[in-house]
Amino acid sequence: MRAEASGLVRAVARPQTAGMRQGPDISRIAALIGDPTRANILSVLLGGQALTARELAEAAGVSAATASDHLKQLTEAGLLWPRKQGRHRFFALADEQVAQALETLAGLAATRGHMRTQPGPNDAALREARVCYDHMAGAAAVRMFDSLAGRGFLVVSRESVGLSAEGAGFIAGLGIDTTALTALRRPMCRVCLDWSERRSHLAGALGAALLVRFQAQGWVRRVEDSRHIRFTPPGLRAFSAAFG
Amino acid sequence: MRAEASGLVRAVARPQTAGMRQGPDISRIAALIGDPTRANILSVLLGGQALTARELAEAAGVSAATASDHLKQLTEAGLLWPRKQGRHRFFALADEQVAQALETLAGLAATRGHMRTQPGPNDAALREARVCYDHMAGAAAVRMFDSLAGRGFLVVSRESVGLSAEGAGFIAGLGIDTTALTALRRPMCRVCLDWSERRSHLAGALGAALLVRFQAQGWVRRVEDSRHIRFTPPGLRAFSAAFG
DNA sequence: CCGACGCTTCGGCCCGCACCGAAGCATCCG
DNA sequence: CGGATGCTTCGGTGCGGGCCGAAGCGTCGG
Repeated sequence: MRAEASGLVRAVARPQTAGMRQGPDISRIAALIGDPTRANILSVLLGGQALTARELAEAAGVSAATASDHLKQLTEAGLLWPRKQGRHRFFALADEQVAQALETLAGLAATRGHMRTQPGPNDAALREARVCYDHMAGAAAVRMFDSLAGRGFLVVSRESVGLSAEGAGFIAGLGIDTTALTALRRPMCRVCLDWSERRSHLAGALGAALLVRFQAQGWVRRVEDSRHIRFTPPGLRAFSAAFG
Repeated sequence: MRAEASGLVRAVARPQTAGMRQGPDISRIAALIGDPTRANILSVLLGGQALTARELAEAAGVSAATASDHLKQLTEAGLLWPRKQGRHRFFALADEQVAQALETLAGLAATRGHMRTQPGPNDAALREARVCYDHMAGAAAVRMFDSLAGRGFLVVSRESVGLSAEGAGFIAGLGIDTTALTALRRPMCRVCLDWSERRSHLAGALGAALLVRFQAQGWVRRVEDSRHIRFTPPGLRAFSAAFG
């Protein structure tokens, strides 16, 4: 092969990848989540509760000083929302987007086989029903989503979800004030990717309202210090009847 | 009493928080993405192209040794999909889920502050059509591959590609004896990664037979002392009709 | 067969940062 | 008002890991 042709091939083969100093910086956020202690803190907060610095320190297994340092970093990065109350300081995830990113990473880790522990009975319970920030996740949540979508109550497009008129009526029948939900600043319906089921479940204001309603009616109960959601026997029957 | 670095030991020491230590390990994946060099590599690969280790090293601004180390880690974690071809080794994102996670993180980072972007490709003469070993490469070859795959003539899995029954009929209609190809020792269909397009095109016995057929029918002509392939005007029309 | 090229491995350097104890603020309580 | 409690800040320490040059394979080209 001649020199010219060879050189031309090389020129083609070399992509111009220099000068990439713009765009979202994923490494800063990912590095924050990448520390095991901070990841534990975020995982605990994924349960949706606001916890104090000391509680998070104990949950993560580090000293108060170390936890405080981590919480400062996470807060300054905009991942946490601190609320000072008396001499306590409560921390929660900043918003739903943070929770969604964490769930997405969890899904990615799950399919690559990066698990913290061997799958056991507790893990199976987590897969069935758990809290994802402020709404329900797991197999039951996916069943609910599919049921709502299958009956036309949810209008699912590629990336967005909306509540149909019939859906609004159905939700109202469950005892949820849908007009009040529209008054909130957050979107009514959002999809969240379930890490265990690898399918969509319902998030947003409606997803949160449903979980609150389920708890208020005694359909479900949250397990202490865990993301587990346990169905009561009558609650499971009612849930299955509503979303079977 | 200094706490052990292992999260597992800590979980044992504080059983009250054991419930949190289940599910996927977010921190492993996030820590991988959290390194700026690795994040740059992943961001470049988010463009969809498969790039060599050297190209990724240049893009990330590190030595080949450093890039190789990072690529090894990302590959072992299941985030990248390496393809050995000749003395090159091409890396691409493992699957769509990885891309989705990166996009989610990018979105999170964007709403929190920091920005960055990635560059566009480069244009050259040989991009349209050229010889790759014994088959055709370039944009035209990629169009042909996509056309065959889109009509179900080629059954494409991740690492292998096969000719469907309908595909065999279509190929026979082009004047190629498919039964003779199966008698050859070399595999009928193989995927080859396109230099310029960074996407798959058809190699193997069928890829070679197609190029021979195109030349025999006067659709294309090879340029002397070059890898360039020039379409004749009627040849281009016929090719577009067959694989448009 | 030899040289060029692409990539990986190896050894060593060194910076970053997670971690802690103790001290420093803030807040609530008796 | 002390004294207890919750949280943060401050030095200091140690480890992990990112980085490179050089050497070690494998592949391609002549």
